Amino acid sequence: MTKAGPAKIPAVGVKPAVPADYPDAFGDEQTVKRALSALRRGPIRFYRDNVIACEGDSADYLFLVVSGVIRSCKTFQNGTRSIVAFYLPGDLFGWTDLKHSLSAEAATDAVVLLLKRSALLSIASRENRVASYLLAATTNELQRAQEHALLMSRSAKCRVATFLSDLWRRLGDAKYLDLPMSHQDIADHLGLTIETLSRTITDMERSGAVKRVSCRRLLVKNQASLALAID
Amino acid sequence: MTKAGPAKIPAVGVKPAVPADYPDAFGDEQTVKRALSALRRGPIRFYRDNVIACEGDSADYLFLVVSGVIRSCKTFQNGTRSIVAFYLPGDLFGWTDLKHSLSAEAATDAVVLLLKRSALLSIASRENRVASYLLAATTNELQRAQEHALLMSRSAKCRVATFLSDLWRRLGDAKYLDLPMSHQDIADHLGLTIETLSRTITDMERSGAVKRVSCRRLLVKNQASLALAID
DNA sequence: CGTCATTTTGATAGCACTCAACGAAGGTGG
DNA sequence: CCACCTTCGTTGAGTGCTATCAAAATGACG
Repeated sequence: MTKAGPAKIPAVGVKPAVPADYPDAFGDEQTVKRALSALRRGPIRFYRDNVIACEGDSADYLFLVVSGVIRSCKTFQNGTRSIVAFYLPGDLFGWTDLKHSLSAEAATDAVVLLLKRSALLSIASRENRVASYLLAATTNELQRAQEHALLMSRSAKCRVATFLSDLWRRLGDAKYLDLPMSHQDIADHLGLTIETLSRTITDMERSGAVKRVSCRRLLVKNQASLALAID
Repeated sequence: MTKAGPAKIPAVGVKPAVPADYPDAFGDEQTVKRALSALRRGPIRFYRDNVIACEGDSADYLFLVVSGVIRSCKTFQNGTRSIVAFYLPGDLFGWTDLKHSLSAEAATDAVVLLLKRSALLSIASRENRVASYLLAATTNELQRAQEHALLMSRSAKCRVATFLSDLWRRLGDAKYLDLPMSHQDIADHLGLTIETLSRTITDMERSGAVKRVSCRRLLVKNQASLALAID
């Protein structure tokens, strides 16, 4: 169904999933890298829309995104889908008790490293740095989840502006903001319809905050007016 | 301003903040208890609406709720307030990097134990059980936050039904569901107005799912129809 | 019993959803 | 290379859910 891109596997680069200024995860990240590489499985390539982990699966592995974008989502009985988070290269995710409460799917063609949970926890029990790193990573994701929950009770304009702004930063403040995922995915992440998302972007374009270069590429013309829509 | 209840301090009971079936936090909880009691400060009594920690404060302490209900919230520039979570007795909260990103306030008169973060992490680095417990606690809270984010993109009816159902369970499935916090707090937690909250409960009463015994006390008449509103 | 905070109910408005159609982009096959 | 098709995104018209504004009812407390 989905067409594949070139199938070359990029080198595994472990970007820290926590802010560099975090005190405990700090110091010898090499230790963590070595520990991780001892128990990794993969890298595994997934094509767009492939399911990486299914809601209800036992959570034997954690996932480290190497390239592409992964969405963590849930589909309800009535067919509605919500995307809780997008994970970008360097992000570690899959924290849960026993079973995954959410599905993980490739939002773009992607490469993912699987890390055996039990082995990781076992290493963590011997290596303080690993334990600190894991705690910092979960804390970091907790904070993201809380901020996202906060976002969901705000206006469509604020949600879109915040999302675009965050994504732009996460992608490294490039000249253009290239959206790696579909509008449908973004809408499902923000609890909006694609129509509302599209209209909101149109409004932002009219107000001069951004400009559509193409469908998936935005030019952030005025970061201030983007930020203005936030809060 | 707020009237105080009787000022007796209950005995410190550490109820596990994670499901009992979690494999790693398991085993010797006594170890954790002893470790915690070695670095605790308090218990401290707060009256309703007292601020326990302020957004932006350095996160030197974690908090363990002994009694009462704590709300973790953020107030926006326009005066809107959102409550990310309520913490009940036994809950451990305050996970964040460096600074609190949310305020913690007493939603009712409450007693809280303060645990020095650095000391706790230091103990965790020597005691695997403590480290596992902390990781399990954050993972557990992460899952709650994600579920709450999911909830926020659903209808008012679903949000209220889910909240009442969850709270009922968390409070121990008593005969009556006594709401410990104000409707305003609940509304701010669910991203609704108090009017919509009230109307939604009225609808649920009309459909026979619950009955108002008094303002703050509900009788869950039909758990099935409550659950029906969910999803 | 009066005052104040809180909750409930009513009327109206607005934002986001739904349904529908059009337009753009990319892939496929003739 | 072009016609066709399919998917995705954009725009428009109308509806519905939830917010807002206003006021009455309930309850707590002195």
